[in-house]
Amino acid sequence: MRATLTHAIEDYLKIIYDLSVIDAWVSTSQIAKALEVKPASVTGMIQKLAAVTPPLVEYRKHYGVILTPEGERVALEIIRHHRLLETFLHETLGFDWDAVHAEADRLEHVISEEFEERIAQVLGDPTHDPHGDPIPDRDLQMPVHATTCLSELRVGQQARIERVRNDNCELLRYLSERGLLPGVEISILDYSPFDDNLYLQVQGRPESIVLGPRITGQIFVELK
Amino acid sequence: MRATLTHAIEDYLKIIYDLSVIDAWVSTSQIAKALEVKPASVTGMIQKLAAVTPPLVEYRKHYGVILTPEGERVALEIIRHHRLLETFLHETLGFDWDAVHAEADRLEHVISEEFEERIAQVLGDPTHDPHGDPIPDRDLQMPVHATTCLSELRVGQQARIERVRNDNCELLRYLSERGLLPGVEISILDYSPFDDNLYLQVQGRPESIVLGPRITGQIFVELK
DNA sequence: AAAATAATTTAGGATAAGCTAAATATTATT
DNA sequence: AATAATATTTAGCTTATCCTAAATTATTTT
Repeated sequence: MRATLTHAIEDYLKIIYDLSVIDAWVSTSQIAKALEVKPASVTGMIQKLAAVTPPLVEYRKHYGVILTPEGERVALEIIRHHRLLETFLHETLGFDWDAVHAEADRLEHVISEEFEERIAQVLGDPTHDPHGDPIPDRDLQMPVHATTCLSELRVGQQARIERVRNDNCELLRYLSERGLLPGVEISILDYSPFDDNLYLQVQGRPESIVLGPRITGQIFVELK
Repeated sequence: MRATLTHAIEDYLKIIYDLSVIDAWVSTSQIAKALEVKPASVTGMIQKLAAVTPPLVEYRKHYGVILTPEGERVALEIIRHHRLLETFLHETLGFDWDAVHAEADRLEHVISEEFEERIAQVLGDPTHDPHGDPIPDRDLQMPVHATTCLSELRVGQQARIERVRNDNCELLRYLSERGLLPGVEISILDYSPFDDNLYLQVQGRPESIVLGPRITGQIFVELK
C-alpha cells in the first residue's frame, strides 16, 4: 500500500534523519528515546515504514533502520517546514528564542506548500534558521530516478554510485582512496552472508574492496 | 473524565456553533452532512461530548444537541483562531481570498495562544475576517449575527455586502471574480420566482450576476 | 564459551474516530 | 390509526498509534 503521511510518520522520519548525522543506521532505542515512546512502539512503526510503497526506510531486524531516498525526501520536506517556521515565528512574529521550537513542531505537519513558499518569500529565502541550522532549499529534494543502496545488490550486478550519505570523514577518505566516488561504476564480486561483507570492484581498477554492512547501507547506487 | 480537546472534538463544536445560527438545537444529520461523516459516527461523538466533564453539549436522544456554555467557549476560541488566521493569511501572507479557508481549517487546531495573540497584534486586533465574518474578541464574547441575507431583498433594493458564510472555494472564487466581496455595494435587478434566481449588479460594474437560492441565503448584507 | 546484561521484537490490549448493517424511533401519508 | 418513509441509535469492525509483559537476540563480562 501507498503511504499516507500521518504526523506520526513524519515525526519518525524527521527524527531518523536527525539521528543519522552520526551513523546513517539508527537504532530502535535511539528513536524511542528521542520521540519519548517505548521501544516496542518504535519497532511497530519502523516495520510499517519499511513495508509501505515506496519504502521510507530500510529495516534490518535487531540492527536498525536507514532512510531510503524517498524517506529522506520526506524528512527534508518536514525539516524545511520546521526551520522556515522557526525563522518566521522569530523574525516576523517576534516569538522568543526558546518558544519557536515547540510551535514549529506542531505547525510543520500542517502547513501547505503555498504557506511554505509564502513565508520563504516574506523572509527572503533564508538559508539558515535562528539556531543557525541550514534550511534545505526548495528543490534540494532527492533526485527523481529510483536508487537502491549497495547492500541490496547481488553478486555479478553492476551499478553506478549515486551518492554517499554520511558525514564521517574517515569513511569518506577510505572510500575516495579506493576511487569509490559518485559517478563511478562498480560491480559486485562476492558477498559473505556470515559477516555481511560485500566484495566489489571499481571499473578499470584491479583491486577488490571489502565493505561492511554499516557502510553498504549508506551508499546509494543506480542499477545498470 | 475531563475532556482532551482533540481536533475532531474541536471540529464538532465549531460546526455545531455554526449550525446553531438558525436553531440552537442541531440534529445528528445536519452535523453529519456538514462534517462529511456518517450519522452513526456523529451519534458516537456527541454522546462523548455530552459525557465528558464538564459537558460540552447537552444531548437529547432522537432530537439533537445544544452547546453548553463550556462548549460554546471552546467553539468561539476555535472560531477566533480560524478567522484571525484567515485574515492573517490574506493580509500578511498574500493568500487569495478563496484559499484561506482550507489552510485555516488545519492551522486553527494547532496554533498556541501566543501565536493567536501575535497575529492579532500584527493585524491590529481586527474585528472582521476577509469574508466579513466577525472575529470573537479575546475574552470570547458572542459575536452578534444580526444581518439580513441576500435572499430577503426585493427588486430595486440596494445593500452593502457584509459577509459570505461559505467554505466552498469555487463559489468564493466565482464571487470574487465578479467583484462580489464584503464591503461592495449592490443593487437587486430582478428576481425569478420560478427558479428562485436573483439577478443583481455590483455598483460601478456593467454586468449583471445571477445567483441561485443556495447562495443567496449565505450572503449577508446591510441594507442601504 | 557460558552466564549475565542489554536491546529488540512479539503478542496482546487500549483508545480515538471513523465505517456498515441492523434495530428502533419519529414523522408524514394515506 | 396503520403504514411508509426518514432519522437516529446500537452493535460490531477497522485502522492508527500507543502501551505492557514476555520472549528472543545481541553484546559484554568473567
